[in-house]
Amino acid sequence: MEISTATTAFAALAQETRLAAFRLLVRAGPAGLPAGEIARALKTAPSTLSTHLGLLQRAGLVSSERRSRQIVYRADFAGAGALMRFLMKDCCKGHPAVRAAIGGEAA
Amino acid sequence: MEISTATTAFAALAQETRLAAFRLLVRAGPAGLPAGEIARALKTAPSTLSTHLGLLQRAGLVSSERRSRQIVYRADFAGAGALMRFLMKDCCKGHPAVRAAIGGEAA
DNA sequence: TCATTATTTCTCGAAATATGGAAATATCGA
DNA sequence: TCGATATTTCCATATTTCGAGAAATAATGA
Repeated sequence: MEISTATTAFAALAQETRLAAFRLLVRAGPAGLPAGEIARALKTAPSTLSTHLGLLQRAGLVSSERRSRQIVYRADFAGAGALMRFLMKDCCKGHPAVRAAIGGEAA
Repeated sequence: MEISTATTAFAALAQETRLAAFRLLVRAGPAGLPAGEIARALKTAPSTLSTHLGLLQRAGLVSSERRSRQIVYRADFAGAGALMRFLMKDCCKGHPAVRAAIGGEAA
């Protein structure tokens, strides 16, 4: 993964509405949610949310599919996983205590 | 974790120099690295890097400790782990394939 | 106390980003 | 084709962030 790809993805998550949208889609699972439902859940203007979802999509964190009049968004779990692995690359070699801290206790 | 705490952390990682610095510290492990060495490795002006390290620290991703004239920075592995768990909270219930995509194969 | 080294804080113009209304586009049912 | 619904694109304004020079702060050794 290129570092610019990663910063783009982190920037996508660095905004409350977008982060909330992504987490909502993570909880929704593979079924996803239509844009309008996300906008209602987050109490955001449709145009604003559309901009945010587009940015998340270009960042490789969500995907979309038209389903009749609605456009259903889904979390891109592979993309999110690749991002986290990039962040922690070469971590913890010979430091089991560090690995424990990452997988760690409290949420 | 508060959502604003998470967006602050993601914003900290959403910039090439800061992301590179954090990843360098991840690779350095618990021993950490002094600010000047990081600046040299990343070919960045000390003042610029200091600003970046301060932001990473306020975001809970690195910690610092003065060691004589130098200030040694370390990755905060617990903080990074908490961030990743927050992002994926309530993910993948009953979807083992999704969990596999996150923990997944290629880096 | 003074000089040196290491790092941080201050500052500000340039560049990037956020927001939401209005208008455009796409889909559907009648 | 027309009207209604769902979403996106366009646009202007307001806000935030970036980078690095200059000055300030901290620690050391003579």
